[in-house]
Amino acid sequence: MQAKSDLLAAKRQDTATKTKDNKPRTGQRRSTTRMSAADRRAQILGKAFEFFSEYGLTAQTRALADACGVSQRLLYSAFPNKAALINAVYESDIAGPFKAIWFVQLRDRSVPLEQRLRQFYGEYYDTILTRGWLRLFLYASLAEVEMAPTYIADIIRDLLDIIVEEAAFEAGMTLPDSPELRREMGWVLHGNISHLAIRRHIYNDKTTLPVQRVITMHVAAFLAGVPSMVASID
Amino acid sequence: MQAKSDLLAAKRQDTATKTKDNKPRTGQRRSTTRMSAADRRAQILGKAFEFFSEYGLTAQTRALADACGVSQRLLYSAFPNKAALINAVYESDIAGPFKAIWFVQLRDRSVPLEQRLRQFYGEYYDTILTRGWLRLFLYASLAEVEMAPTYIADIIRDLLDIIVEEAAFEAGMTLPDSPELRREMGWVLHGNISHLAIRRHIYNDKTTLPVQRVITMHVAAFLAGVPSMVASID
DNA sequence: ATCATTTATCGTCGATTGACGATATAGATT
DNA sequence: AATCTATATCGTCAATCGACGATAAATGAT
Repeated sequence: MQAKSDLLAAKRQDTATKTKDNKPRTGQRRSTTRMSAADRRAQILGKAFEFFSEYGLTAQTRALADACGVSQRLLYSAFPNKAALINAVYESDIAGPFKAIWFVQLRDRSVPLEQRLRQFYGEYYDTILTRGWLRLFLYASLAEVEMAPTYIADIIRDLLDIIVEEAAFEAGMTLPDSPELRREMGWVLHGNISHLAIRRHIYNDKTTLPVQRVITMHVAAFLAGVPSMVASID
Repeated sequence: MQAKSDLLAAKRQDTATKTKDNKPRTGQRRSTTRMSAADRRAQILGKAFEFFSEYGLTAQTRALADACGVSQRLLYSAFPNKAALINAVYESDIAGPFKAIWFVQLRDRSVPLEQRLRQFYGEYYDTILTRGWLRLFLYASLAEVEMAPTYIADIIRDLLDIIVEEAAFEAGMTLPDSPELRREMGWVLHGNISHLAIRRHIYNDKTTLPVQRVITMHVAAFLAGVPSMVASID
């Protein structure tokens, strides 16, 4: 029951800004590659995602700068402040990677639904529900940075609606009128896959079962459960 | 996409340790109630749970001391350091509240399984999966304080085994030999209830559906899905 | 080559951090 | 009421924080 280094961290490794006898040295500068403003911004953004997802949104800008191999001051040439940097990370790395084509594929009734769902969640798990994505998402949610409500409202809402509609069609069932209730049914599958990812990546579950096999089981359980769900509602 | 105050926080409200002209005042002490060492320790422990679950494990000891109404120095009379305090919180507030009687009730075959599961998860959701519990659990997991693996290995493991065994008995099915596979089946229900709590408490989902109703749906879906899960495994 | 412009670092500021030595005082015991 | 001791607070330290003004140097245009 102890953190790996201290308690969280992301402390600097004390790079050579000081000499051995701990006196600041004068005049001597680190040699650096010069990049265009846009390139540097992109590089920092990429590192920032890895960095904040690993150490949390409270991690220090100095340590991020070290990870980028640039001075801390330079971060403030690319972004006005720390909060703006974090917002940029959300846009590009949280909401960004979701593929619109998934919506189309999920609705393609020429393919059996079970296969569509297995395919989708296999890709979703590998592409979106990565360790880094989840960590950043959770750090932000805990900090009450409104990442999760936005993501859910913008993207997951539509996803749930599609899944439930397809499942009801396949089962030949009539869905409840309430959109909330319908989406809650969709969460039976989506929530389980999400929680699987949380277990593996965040809780550090050591289960060796291949993910695709587990996903297959979840999809089967969901599809078999749809009629009972509808019945349990009344 | 912005935190409520700053980025996380738990900053001090600047209590009156300094006079208006910002000079430290001398000789004057805050009036306090004196408590026995054990009582004070217990009081700090209680506040520390609320406090760290709200602001994270990186929140400051000064702010915690303010919340307790004592000086920051006093925390270090009750606990040797911050990490020891956090460990004490885990023991008393994360692992502590799980009730051993739940295991007994879950195995009571004189009650229909569906009812046992609804009953158990209703109580589990209200007692364990609270906002505070979840927040602390997640903060700790993200900080790689080994809270989740310990909790899962010590408690949830047994819970999953019981649930799956009871479900298989009710369905008259033979379970797979692999313990990992059996537990993964149990996660289909347990993970969904856990994720429901994460959605409501952490992601701040505004769905108004009563929790007990949703739990009922999850239990129904799980029980209906058991045969398909077993079938999907081969 | 000279110079202008952009890209970079240095060095520092004021506010916080966890930790703890020095010291005051409430409350029990006598 | 004098004394003692456990229970408090004060005040400070060294290390970090986010932020930014001052300044150096790499690059491209002429």
